[in-house]
Amino acid sequence: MTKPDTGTMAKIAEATGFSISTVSRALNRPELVAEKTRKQVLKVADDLSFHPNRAASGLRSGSHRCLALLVGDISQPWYSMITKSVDTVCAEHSFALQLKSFGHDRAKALSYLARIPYEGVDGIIINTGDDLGIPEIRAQLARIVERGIHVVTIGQTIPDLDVPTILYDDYSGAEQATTHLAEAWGMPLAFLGAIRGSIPAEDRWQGFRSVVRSHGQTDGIRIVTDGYDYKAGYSAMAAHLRVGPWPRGVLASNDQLAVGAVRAIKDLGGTVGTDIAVVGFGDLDFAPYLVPSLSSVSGSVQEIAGAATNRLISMVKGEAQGTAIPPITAPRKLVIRESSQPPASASGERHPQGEGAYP
Amino acid sequence: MTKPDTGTMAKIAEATGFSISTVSRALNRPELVAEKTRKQVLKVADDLSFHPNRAASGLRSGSHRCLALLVGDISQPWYSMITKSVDTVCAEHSFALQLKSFGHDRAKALSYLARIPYEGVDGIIINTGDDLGIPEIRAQLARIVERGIHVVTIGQTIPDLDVPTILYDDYSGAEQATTHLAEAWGMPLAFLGAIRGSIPAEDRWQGFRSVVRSHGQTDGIRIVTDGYDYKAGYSAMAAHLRVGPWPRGVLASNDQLAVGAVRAIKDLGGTVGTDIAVVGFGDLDFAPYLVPSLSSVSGSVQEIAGAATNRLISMVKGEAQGTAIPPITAPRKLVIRESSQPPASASGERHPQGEGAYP
DNA sequence: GGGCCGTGCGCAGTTGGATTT
DNA sequence: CAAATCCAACTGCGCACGGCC
Repeated sequence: MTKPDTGTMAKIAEATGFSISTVSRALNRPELVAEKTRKQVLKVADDLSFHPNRAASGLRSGSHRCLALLVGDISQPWYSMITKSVDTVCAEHSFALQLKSFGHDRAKALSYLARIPYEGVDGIIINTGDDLGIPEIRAQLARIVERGIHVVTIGQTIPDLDVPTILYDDYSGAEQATTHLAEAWGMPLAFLGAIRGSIPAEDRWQGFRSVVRSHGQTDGIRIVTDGYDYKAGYSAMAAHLRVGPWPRGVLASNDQLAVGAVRAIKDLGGTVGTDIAVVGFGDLDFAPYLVPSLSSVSGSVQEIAGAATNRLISMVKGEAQGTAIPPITAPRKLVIRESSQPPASASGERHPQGEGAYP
Repeated sequence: MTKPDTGTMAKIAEATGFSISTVSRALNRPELVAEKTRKQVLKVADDLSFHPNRAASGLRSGSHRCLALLVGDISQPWYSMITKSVDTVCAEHSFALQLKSFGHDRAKALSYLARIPYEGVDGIIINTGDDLGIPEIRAQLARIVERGIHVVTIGQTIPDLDVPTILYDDYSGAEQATTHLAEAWGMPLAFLGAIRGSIPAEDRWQGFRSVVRSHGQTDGIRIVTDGYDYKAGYSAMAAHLRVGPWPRGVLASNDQLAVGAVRAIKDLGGTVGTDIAVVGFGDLDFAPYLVPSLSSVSGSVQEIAGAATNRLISMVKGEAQGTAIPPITAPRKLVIRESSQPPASASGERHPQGEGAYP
């Protein structure tokens, strides 16, 4: 119950003696109002610490100055970093931000999407590894776009739906990491990632595989995890090490999996950075501080979150259309740290300390 | 621009032949409408996949079924976990959630709070370590409460403002951890935490100090960090180790600081778990998987986030008042892992593996 | 007769009281 | 009279129109 006298335009009108509509114009379209009245209105508005009621103004104008962000799981570091950047840009443009985290649960995602048209939201940013191409999701998204709500995706395009997208060049990132592992550590190499269904993980796998193939092996080992977190990395890696051939190096499709893998290797008698290498993806804040510090494929979160948010806001404001925009692709760059430091015997043309080491 | 024909009540009215108000009542207050008409309305509503427009319904009724969550920094694991739980509970009650992350920037927090009354939000959950007791914040909060917007805080009470609060028993948690360190590792002990201004950190420091004092030392070492992240923990710990006396054990006021400290100790020639112990606070997901696995003071995030959110929602619905409620306090429990495993020489009554170890 | 301002309606619902059966 | 329904006012704001000097 947002109770009383919330400093409305009516109050300003009463206080100044002007009509409500004049107050409205003074605030929104200053050029239509006499300089003098405008100043007067602005002063009273300030005294009453007036801000327009979003619900009311949105009802009439259609724009609520509010975006929604749909993420796979806000508790995962990657999504929380994206969220921070999105929130920052929103605040700069005085847009509010609604958060919807669906915990990689398709039903929950669908339920969120179904409600979007009635939530008073001008646009939505979608960021998840889960496949958005399945028919139910596509249908909901189409409905949303049709209702005039703008959509931007981060990390994957949506087939048959013309929506701006910001991508990482994960294929190249995986290539860099795999080349590094192949040259410094040799074969065989393993890829640790979630089951099919994660789009970026699939790109990373493809990049990994292409390099492994070019080094003679057919495919490389694919270790399938049941999820994206530390535990999943630990379990899958440990299970593999108990029965399968030990790889010389492991490329994990995110840093949490990498951390779990490092621990599993240690528990089963291996030493990461000495007899086996591990490289993660994402280069989370903790990577330089782990023991051993974690090599990882980095990429600017701010860059892609900022690009997505700015794009969406300009679409909402009508400054840009969403039609036929080629996806923006942000670069990935390998950061080598202790967990994959080339062993003394191998090629030694690299600096011993990769950039991004602790200060 | 939420464009066209968004399945409105008017459409349902037209389709069924009833008036708009009857449709409204059929949806919101079924007991006032004939069973038959209700079913008819519900059916058409379903066919049109109707959901009420939040902005419009909130305008008149005052309740927008939307909460706001204000957190210190969404990119920190603790806050992102809280956010996930809050989001989950909101979804269960079909409340929307607005996120405001102020990056521990007081000005940004104030700006967010100033806008709250106009954002179409029924209530707000505040969770931050930053001090909410300063006059500017208090004034804004008072204004918010006065406007009929409900407030719940997590982690600290607000002086002179009667607002429900959910707390952790951090004092006890720090006592448990410090007792463990004192008994198994001996003196001196150090506390690693941010400068004064963080309320929970202050509680933890007090709990730490009381135990250290009871063990004869005056106060224990306080190592002050410049922030809450890995880097801050690393820098402060390294700086201290270079000049100060080496403690036998370190209690960090969160897990990120602990991770940074562990790395700093290693870089300066120490071995955590052998000649120095480290205990963190929060028991983040990664704690069992680190090398060494990290001892930490745990606490259920779901419990406190759920309690806060449910409480706020019941207040919004008018089912509960916010007056004179004693703070709910959730327990803290120490989980001992490798980073503070008692050295072989010391007391050996504990199981070698603390609970919460990897599976 | 062109800046400046007020009137009235609409947005999509909610709600109290009047009206019907 | 009670149950079921409808009318009209109302929420805060934006915009098209028209009136006034």
